[in-house]
Amino acid sequence: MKRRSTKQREIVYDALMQLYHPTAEEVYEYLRGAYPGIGRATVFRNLAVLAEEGRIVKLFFPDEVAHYDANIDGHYHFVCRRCAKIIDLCINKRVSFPPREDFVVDTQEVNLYGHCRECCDCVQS
Amino acid sequence: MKRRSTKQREIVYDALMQLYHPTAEEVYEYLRGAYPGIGRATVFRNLAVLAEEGRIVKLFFPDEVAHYDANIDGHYHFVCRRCAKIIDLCINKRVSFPPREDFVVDTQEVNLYGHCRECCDCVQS
DNA sequence: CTCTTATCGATACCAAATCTCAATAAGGAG
DNA sequence: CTCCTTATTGAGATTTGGTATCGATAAGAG
Repeated sequence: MKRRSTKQREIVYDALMQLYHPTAEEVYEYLRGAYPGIGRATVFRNLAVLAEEGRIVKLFFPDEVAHYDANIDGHYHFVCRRCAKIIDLCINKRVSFPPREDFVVDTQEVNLYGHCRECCDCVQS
Repeated sequence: MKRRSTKQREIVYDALMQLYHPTAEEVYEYLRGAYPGIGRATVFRNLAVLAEEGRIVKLFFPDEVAHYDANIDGHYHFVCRRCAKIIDLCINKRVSFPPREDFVVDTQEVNLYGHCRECCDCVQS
């Protein structure tokens, strides 16, 4: 199934560049201002497509809602347990890590994604 | 509000020790076998309580469903994008990291949790 | 034992995300 | 350019993980 380039897809991508770790719902609300005709499903669908293509990143935090990030450079995230604020942590610059000035960390979480042996063997991709 | 020790809470905790990164629903299904009277909400509530108490850990991955882990020692997770399998990565033992024998990693994700400056200032905890 | 109230179980409810489907439009072929 | 295939869209229904409500139950302090 060959992918087509659509106006809606680029609109969604552009919106993501203007917002800071928004949820799909936030992207939808943001876009409804400039493009009242856009559909909810379209926003959700295109965020999924963009993430699949690697143009954006889908993030998961304890608030049970997916967030999206147009910044695909490797970087870490800090999440405040109380106000749910998400802060980017640049790992390229030499900052103290964790940078205790801005927040206090109680837990760290490291997840790796990829393909396990069984799935590598049966799917060549 | 002082917490009470209940049979159901310990049953939920014991179930978690028998299962590998289960979802709340899986814990519920597992327990219904041995305890047909147990309620769905009770399982969800107790998983939340146990996580809040730090006896278990709540995990978030791209499948949009919360998983729970009775292993609270610091360890990382690998998640297969295709079959959604979750594999524990022990960081205490000296394994090659990432251990390419078992899977191929395409993305790493690091999240820190805690309290931001504003929330530290207004809540003393 | 008595009393307070945290917890329980059933069920209603909520919200994020997906699915359905007829209408639209991207983009290759001619 | 026009024609044709079909990926994509938008509206709305549906699914589903999780939470709120509420009367009944039971933990545990006195």
